[in-house]
Amino acid sequence: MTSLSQIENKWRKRWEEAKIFEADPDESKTKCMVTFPFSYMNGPLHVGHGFTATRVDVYARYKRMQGYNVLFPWAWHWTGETIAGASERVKAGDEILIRAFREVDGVSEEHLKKFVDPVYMAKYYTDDSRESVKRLGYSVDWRREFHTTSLYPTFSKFVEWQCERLREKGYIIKGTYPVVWCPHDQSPTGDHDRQTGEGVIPEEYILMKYKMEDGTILPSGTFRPETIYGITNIWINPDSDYVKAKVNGETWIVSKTAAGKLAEQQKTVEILENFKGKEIIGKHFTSPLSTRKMLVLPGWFVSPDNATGVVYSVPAHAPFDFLALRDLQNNPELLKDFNIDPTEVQAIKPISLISVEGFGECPAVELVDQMGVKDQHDPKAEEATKTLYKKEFHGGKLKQICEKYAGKPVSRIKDILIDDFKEKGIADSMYDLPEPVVCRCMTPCQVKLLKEQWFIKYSDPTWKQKTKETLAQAKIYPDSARQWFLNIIDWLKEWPCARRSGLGTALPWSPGWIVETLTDSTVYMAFYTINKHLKQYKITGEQLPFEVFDYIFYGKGDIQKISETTKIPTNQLQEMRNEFLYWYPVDLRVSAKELLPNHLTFFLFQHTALFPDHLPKGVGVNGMLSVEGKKMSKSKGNFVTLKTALNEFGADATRCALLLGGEGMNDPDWRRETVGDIKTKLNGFVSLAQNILDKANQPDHGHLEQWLIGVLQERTKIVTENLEQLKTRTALENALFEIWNDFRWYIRRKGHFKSDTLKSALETWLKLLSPFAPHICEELWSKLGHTDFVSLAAWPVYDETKVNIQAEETENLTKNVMDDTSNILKATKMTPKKIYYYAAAPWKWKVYLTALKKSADGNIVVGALMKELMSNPDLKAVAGKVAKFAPTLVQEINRMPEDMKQKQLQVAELNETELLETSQEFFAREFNAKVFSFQEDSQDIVDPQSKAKFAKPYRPAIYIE
RNA sequence: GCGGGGGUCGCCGAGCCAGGUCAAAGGCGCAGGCUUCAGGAGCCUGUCCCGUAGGGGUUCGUGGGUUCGAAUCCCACCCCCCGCACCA
Repeated sequence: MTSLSQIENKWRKRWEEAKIFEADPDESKTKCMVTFPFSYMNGPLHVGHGFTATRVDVYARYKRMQGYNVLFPWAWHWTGETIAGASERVKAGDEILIRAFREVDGVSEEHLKKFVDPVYMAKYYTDDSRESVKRLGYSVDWRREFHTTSLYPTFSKFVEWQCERLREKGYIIKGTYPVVWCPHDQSPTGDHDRQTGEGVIPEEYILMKYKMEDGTILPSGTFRPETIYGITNIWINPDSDYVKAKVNGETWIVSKTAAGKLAEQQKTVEILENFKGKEIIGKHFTSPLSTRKMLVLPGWFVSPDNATGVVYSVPAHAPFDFLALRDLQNNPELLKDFNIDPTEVQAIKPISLISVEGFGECPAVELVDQMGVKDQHDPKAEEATKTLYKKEFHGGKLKQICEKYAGKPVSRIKDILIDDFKEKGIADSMYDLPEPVVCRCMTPCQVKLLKEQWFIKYSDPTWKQKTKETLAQAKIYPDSARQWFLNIIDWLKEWPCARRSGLGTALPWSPGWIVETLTDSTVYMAFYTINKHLKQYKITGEQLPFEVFDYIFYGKGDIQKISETTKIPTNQLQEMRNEFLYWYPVDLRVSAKELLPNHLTFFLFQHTALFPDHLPKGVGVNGMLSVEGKKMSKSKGNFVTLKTALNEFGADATRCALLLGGEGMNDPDWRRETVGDIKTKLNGFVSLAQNILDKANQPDHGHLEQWLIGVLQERTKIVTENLEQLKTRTALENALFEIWNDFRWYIRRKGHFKSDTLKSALETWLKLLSPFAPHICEELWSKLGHTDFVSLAAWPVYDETKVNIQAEETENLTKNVMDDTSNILKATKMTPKKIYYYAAAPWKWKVYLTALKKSADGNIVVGALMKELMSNPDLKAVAGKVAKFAPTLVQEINRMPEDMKQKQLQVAELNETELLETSQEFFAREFNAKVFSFQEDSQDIVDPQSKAKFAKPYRPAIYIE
């Protein structure tokens, strides 16, 4: 007996030999290009990759069977710093990492030694993963395979072309950008590289330049620059270290730590003097917007590590400022050390500048009272600050005192105001971290302004708008992800698209920069269309100047000239152009939802910019696969590679288990035990099919055969509709379990396997199941005597004429009668000797159908119904009975769903009597009892307990003894 | 905090948008039975509680509301997952 794994190997080999997944342009067929985002080769593919990729493959196989010319290409991502970093760590002897390679990925010592070379590592995992992809039976055209980075020169050229064209369109710009920076590593510290401070991002403080009498500037950091109109004083922490420094040519006083930060932010900083804060307390200064003299006061709450360590006070609108001021006014002795005249402090009054609904002159004062905040050390002070900030920002309007900004809402005027102030030279800005960040190397991080950084301008409003149009014309599976895309498109800002280190393609115009990983993975699907030729004709990277790509993708340029300069024959150029035009755009791209906010959205943006005539047609998003209920991770020990899964369960079981895990954006879960169960189930399917193959040889075309063929039509419809929506789980559930149940019922009713209708039904079943479990379907298909592949068989088409509602309703009735009978037996705990069934009398059917018809125009009312019934002379003859019977139907029918009514109306009067008679044998077999059936009002009725009168259409009466 | 997706009878999950076919599909697991027995598999029954006649009771994160009627609609709250940027 052949084992499942032998079967899988056999068919994989046959597919490969027959090259059935190699797709070339064919004008007679509609094309369909499906893609899976290439995965990063710093480790083996795992079952999470398998989940998404299997969905792609199922769709590909389904479409192929529908007669589409399907292209499913594959590639590998090597770009970035992670592989290089891992390689470094192997070199450094990182035990944790090495153990993960050894134990989780199953890398042998011999290979592991060579992992000090990042390229070796990438190649190793690529080979390893390719094996898994093939074993899973994915219907990939391998002729188009490649990997990224400069190590694949033709692809590298493509990326250069992509960047160059983006830059021409003005979508790549140079700029400076604040990053969280580790001074030790001399590199940006991303979230995952942090010891503490995850999620912390640099915030921009506006520095308002207040002037002391000697011209020295006190740059005071704030998020609320409009409050400059309400300043009353400045706070300095008397005990902290401050410096006087030349900053960009001006003399500033800032905290000592702030001086260090400013130096990293594109400012020249030269320290002139060190001193404690108390030395400048008591001095006077002026606001650049007025001549009023104000005091520098002691504020112990001021942190020298936050922005400049210089804080200006707006007691009318900032609870902390009000509290600190009140403390000083109430405790004049605090001022003793500073040589300040207490009366001058007493005279300070809050200055109101924002009006906000629900508050009077000084919201901060009122709120502090309302909330009962005691002093500046009260934790409620922080809460009050936040509350007021929100209220004033969203609902506040500037008052008369704010001069030309008066009357404007705070939320709308803020950015304008900042620009104005900066332009006038009275404001500057700096970045700082709202919370401390410490790098993995234990070094505290700070903000650095990176200059000469290259960005993709995803912030561009026109580009955003066009990308939204791209999104609008694309199908999104599930459609609920659409809103998320829209939000991300709005939210996206400039994206740094080049890095200094790692593997990748050099930025063509700026040596020393390498194209970043999320940038070389946005439009590469276009490269699939031509890579077949590049390989076949051994075209090198040198032969691919930008003009070649311009010709292939845009049809631009003179083909003769290009051919001359590149030595690529014109026919080859022409072929590539045709191939691109044939396959593009991408019809479907699927990824897990974690990639939606970056990769998938970039994919839409860049196609919008570079391939506006070939916009993506479909994007699928699915959940994240967890393992045994937890997020998969190497360190948690629940990392399952595809190789492991394949070794244990084989391809078909792995595929089915993954798909049955979930669909939509729900997160499926991989449980070893469940996968095993599914493998068992598939074995069961094979033996059931084998049974049919062995026994189903007699022609038989009765009522039950019509029923089976009919329900298979419905299953076909459901599976097809769901696959169309990429609802792979529901589709598989129907293709496997529901159809199985149909077969079960049929075989049960027949009591044997002999009918050859089973064989033709099995044929349909195999087709519907083959996208999911292609190997076993292929095997059984051949056992049915086919010499072709089920993978290429024509997908079943729903045929309405084969649907037999009469047969369906009959079988439904049979099931109902059975259920009712068992229910009675269960309740009475009796063992039946004789069972009597009584079909409803013809006049009841008339009443029932009349009521049903009437309910088509809305709910029926008893009175109206009766009236109509009595107009029928037949019914009028039994008026008494009708009057009793009809009302019992009203509620039942009113609640019936529309499609059920429709079906029953279509069937009209079901011949229950005949059905019960022909099924007597079946019921007798099922219940192991003698079965009799009668019509309610027949002459020879045997009805010992007078049960017959309870009969209703679709609900025969029952008596059991 | 913001944005997206969720919370259903042991487990996985359908149903919810368009309220009554809903004690709520299907699968798995479990229990009993039948077949078979080389192993596996197949088939049937049961699986919230009660019930000697096809019935009744209590359920769909929590608390309210709308309705003749709510798993489904509205409001509030709680919990889980994903993303929040120089990182693949």
